[in-house]
Formats: sequence, structure tokens, C-alpha cells
Amino acid sequence: MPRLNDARTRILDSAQAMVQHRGYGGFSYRDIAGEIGVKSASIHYHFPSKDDLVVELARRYRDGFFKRLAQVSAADADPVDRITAFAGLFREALVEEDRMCLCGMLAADAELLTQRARGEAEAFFVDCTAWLEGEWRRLGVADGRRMALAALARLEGGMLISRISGTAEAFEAAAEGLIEEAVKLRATASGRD
Amino acid sequence: MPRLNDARTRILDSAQAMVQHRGYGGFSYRDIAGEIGVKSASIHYHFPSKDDLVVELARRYRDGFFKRLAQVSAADADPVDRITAFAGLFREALVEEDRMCLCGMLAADAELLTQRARGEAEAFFVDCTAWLEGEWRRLGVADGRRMALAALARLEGGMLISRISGTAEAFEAAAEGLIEEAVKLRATASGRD
DNA sequence: CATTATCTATCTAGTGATAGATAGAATTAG
DNA sequence: CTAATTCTATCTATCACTAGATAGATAATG
Repeated sequence: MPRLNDARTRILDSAQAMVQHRGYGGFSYRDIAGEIGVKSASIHYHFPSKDDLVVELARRYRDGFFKRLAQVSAADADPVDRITAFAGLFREALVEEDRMCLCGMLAADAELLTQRARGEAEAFFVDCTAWLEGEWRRLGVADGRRMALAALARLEGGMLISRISGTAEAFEAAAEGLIEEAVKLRATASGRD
Repeated sequence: MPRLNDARTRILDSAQAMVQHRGYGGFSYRDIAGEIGVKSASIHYHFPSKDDLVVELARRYRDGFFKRLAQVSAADADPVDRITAFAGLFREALVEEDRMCLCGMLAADAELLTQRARGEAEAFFVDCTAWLEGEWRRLGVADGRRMALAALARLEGGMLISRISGTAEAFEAAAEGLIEEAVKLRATASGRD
């Protein structure tokens, strides 16, 4: 039973939760070590620098997010359903785990990151924008990119405000508005067809 | 020429910029001290704890924001213009100073703050929500609160994404979408009258 | 044995915070 | 009006603690 990457995974899981809760500067190697029951030096073995850790964290988060997105949206052909599924992934983190989006948090801490880490976090938004743009296009929107960016902004901002308010109300308001907009466009588009 | 609160103000100005750029955990008393040319102990004289400093920072930001808001929206009776002015204050911070909203930043760092500081930051969102709710109501929206929260979410999220992207595109997309929505409602409302 | 992983122990640098001294301004007492 | 006193704002020096990081010994894996 080779648990080769067991420690590595547990480090990443712990670090991810900490970034999502407290941000890049809000946790230390010692915090992770204490939580998973190793010494901080052992974490340096797997991730020599905090930068390495965060780069890997962002990469893994992005991969995981789009794998999950493919799963939860695979059954849906309707862009409205697919956008709803997209928003659902954000809701999951916020409501079920009371966590901010990892890359949203890294975006807030952008000026603390190396160019490398910042690039990885940014890639998440780039990929999300591309995905959303496709869906808005299918709903007949001319400037799909603008809608995509606005949609992302809503969800990230909704999470941000929800976390300090202690209720998901802001997120739900943002998500509902988003989906209603998509529904309206679908009605218009099908009316045109 | 009594410059009684001169040092105090310079501390607050410096600290505010640092929070907006790097977050609560991303600056130290020594950073501020170095920037304004005093010793860190002198800052402790004015703000015994970092918590005291941030509480005052959030309070001052909120006061300043709503004073500015009153100024830039006083001339406008039209809710669309007033909402545009509201968004303009956020744009100012982002585009002209490349800064995140102070309270948006504090929202991200919420779990690092004392209840006291968190409360001050939260109050900003509460007040913004109340203000926006009034404007959406005047545009004939039934659930003005939901629209207000969604609008705030857009702007904060737009800033967040813009700052890591290095361009204000996401913010502008979010703000334009917001204003277009208001314009549509105004057309509907006046049509109904 | 060699590789992989973890440990102990330590380093340098920096954190928020405090104590105590001091210069100068403002206030009070005689 | 002076002299004694207090207040304001800053300084120097230091506290205990935590940060990320490293070297080298040790244990486990295969």
C-alpha cells in the first residue's frame, strides 16, 4: 500500500483550507504541520518554499475545479443549466465549507505573491472567463466576454461579502441575478430562432 | 498652525494604502514607520494595537466614502446617475490608485480580524446595501435589497479580479452590466408611470 | 544498499508590543 | 512673571514570539 503522495496531499489539503480561510499571509508552515501532525521541516521537503506550495495549490485547484465542472455540467446541454452548475461550484465552497474561492483569496493577496504564483491564480480566472464566454455566446450574447467577466465578478464578490456578513445572502443574490439574466436571454434567443 | 493630528493622519493614510494593496497581514508597524519617517513605537502611541488601527481605518473609510458619495450624487436625482456615481467611487480607487476597496480587502481577511474590526468593515457593506436598496426601490424594483447586494458583489468582485489581471476590464464589465440593468429598469418604470 | 521521507535543531529576520527616557509645549501654582 | 509641573509625542532598546528556511541525523521503504 504505497501512500507515496499521502503526506503531500494532506499538506495541500490543509494549506488550501488555510488560504481559503485566512489568505496567503494568514498561515504558516507550522500551522499546517500542527494540523496534519508533522514537523514544518517536512513540509519544506515537499514544498521548498511557500511560493512552491502556493503555485501547486493554485494549479491543483484549477485542475480540480474544471474536472468537477465537467462532471456537473456534462449532463446539461442548456447553457442556463451549465451556468447554474458553474455557480453551484462556488456555492459549494461557500455554503458547505464556509470558504472563499482559493483564487479569489489569492487575487486579494496578489501583491504578496511572486509573479509565478500570481500567474497561476490568474490562469484560473482566464479559464473561467473562457468557459463562461462560450455559454453566453450560445445564449446569443454578442459580447460574451464582457458577460463572462461580469458573471465571475458577481460570484467572487458575492463570496467576499457573504463571508464577512456571516450569511450567504449576498452570494445568493448575485447568483440568482446571474441565472435570471441567462434565463431571459434564453427566452429571447429561442424566440428569435 | 497646529498640526495636532498630522502624524495620526499620516499613519492612517499610509496604513490605508497598505491594507488596500497588501491586506491586513501584509504590512507591519515598521512598514508604516519607515514610510512616514517615524519609529514603530510612535505608531503604538497613537494606535496601541493593530486592531485599534484597523478599526479606526475602517471607520474613517466608511465616513469618507459616504461623504464623497453625498458630494458626487447630490446633483443627481435620477437613480441611474446616482448608481453610476456610486460605481465611480470604486472605479476611482481601482483605476486611479490601483487599490482594492479597503473593506473588500478586510472582508477577505475577515478571519484575521477581531470581532470589533470585522464589525466596522461589515458596517460599510451594510450601509452601502441600504443606500443602493433605496435607489433600486426608486427604479421600481420589488426586491431592492437583493439587487443592492448583487450590485455590491459585482463591484467588489470586479475590483478583485481586475487587480490580479492587471487591467480594469473585469471591473468595467461588471459596472457596465450594472448600469445597463438600471437603465432598463428606468425605461420600464417610466413606461409604467 | 539506496532512495524517500521525516526528524531534531538551529538560523536569520521580522512581528506586535512594552518600558522607560527625553525634548518641548502647555498648564498650573505661588 | 516665573517656577514647578504635567502633557504630548517621540525616541531607544528590548521583549517574547513567530516567520520561512536550512543542515544534517535518522528512520522507513523497497
